[in-house]
Amino acid sequence: MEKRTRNAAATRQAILDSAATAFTRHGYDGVGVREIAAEAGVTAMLVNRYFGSKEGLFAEVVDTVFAPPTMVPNDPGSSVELARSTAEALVARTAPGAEHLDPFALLLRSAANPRAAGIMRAGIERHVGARFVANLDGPDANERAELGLALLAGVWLMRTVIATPGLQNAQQQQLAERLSEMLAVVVDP
Amino acid sequence: MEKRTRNAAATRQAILDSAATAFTRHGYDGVGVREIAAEAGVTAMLVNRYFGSKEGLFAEVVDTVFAPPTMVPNDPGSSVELARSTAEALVARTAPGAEHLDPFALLLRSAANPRAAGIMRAGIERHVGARFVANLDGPDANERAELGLALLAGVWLMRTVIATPGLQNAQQQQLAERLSEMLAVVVDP
DNA sequence: TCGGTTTGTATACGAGTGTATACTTACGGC
DNA sequence: GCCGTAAGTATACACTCGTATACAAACCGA
Repeated sequence: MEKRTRNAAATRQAILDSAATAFTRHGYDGVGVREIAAEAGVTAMLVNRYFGSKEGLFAEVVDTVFAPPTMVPNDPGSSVELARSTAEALVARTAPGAEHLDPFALLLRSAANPRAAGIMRAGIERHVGARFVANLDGPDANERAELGLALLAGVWLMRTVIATPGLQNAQQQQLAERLSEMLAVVVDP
Repeated sequence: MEKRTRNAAATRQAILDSAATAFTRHGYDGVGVREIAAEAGVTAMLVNRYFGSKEGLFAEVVDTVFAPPTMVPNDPGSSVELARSTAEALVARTAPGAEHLDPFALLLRSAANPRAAGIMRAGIERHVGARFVANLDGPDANERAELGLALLAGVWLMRTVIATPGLQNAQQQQLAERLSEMLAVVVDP
């Protein structure tokens, strides 16, 4: 229990950080505001003061989690390279022992709650869709981008949340290779 | 409120049916035992009498939902045909207005709860994995099967739960075609 | 130094959770 | 017809949840 100096901006950020990790790890319904607040070193009611409600806090978390370029490499180069590097990044980040602080985790673990799902749909549309599409040429870029995203989300689900043995024990390099082959179908038209 | 005749087997089944739809629609944490029991026309405590606990009930639901051959066609014929028919079936069943009573729904909407996820992992291993693998030739059948399953699950997530606009508005036939192309990578080695 | 505004806390409320205990009621074999 | 057993209900307990209300204290300009 540090002697917290009064600082609205810092406190707000602390709550936001705590919420991001908590929501990502346990899903929208999996954490309470008391838990989030305690991790930030404050009381539950400050959450409501700064974010209006739990839903308001979640919306802001979605914005911050989906905004950064975590899922799409910054300079993909060729489209084949885009598929390859994306596949490798995903495989590496979903390795058995790794800590998963991903947009995917937030997506999958909060999808059960309809209101949370709605908030996330808006966030995905705003951030990820546009970013991914920007790297694709050819017709139906939007549809193809989301198809690729769907593949990544599904693999994420199987490897980390469900921890299905086949994908869990697969050779990483071989898995990445096959994954990039599948991605190539939509990335390289 | 029908005058329910005393019948243990029928009541048990009614609870199981009610639970299957409820868990599928709202996820493990999204429904209470009172709700499930009411839909079956009984009291919450009968759930515990027949299934021990909410978790026990969920485990049995997982078994019944994942067991039938809903995701893999019965007689796939050639492997190309397997990819094509699987893709078309998924696309059709995830069409915007359709009612989604799928293993995928159960999977995704209950994945947030770690205990529920554990129960489902066991169910998937027992039922789906084996079934899907049986239709695949070549090396790494297990890994490839789960990779295909991951793609299906991801598309399911994007099209139904999140209702992402790109996949929501896509031409069904074109979408199925692209999906089966991606599936072919793992189905046809 | 004073006083108002901002930052934070304490307490409590009402609703909802899973389930344990104790009770009532209907059925089927004698 | 009787009665033990099985089927189902009622009540209550011990939580947890999100949040509204009321209060205390630190900061800062005057």
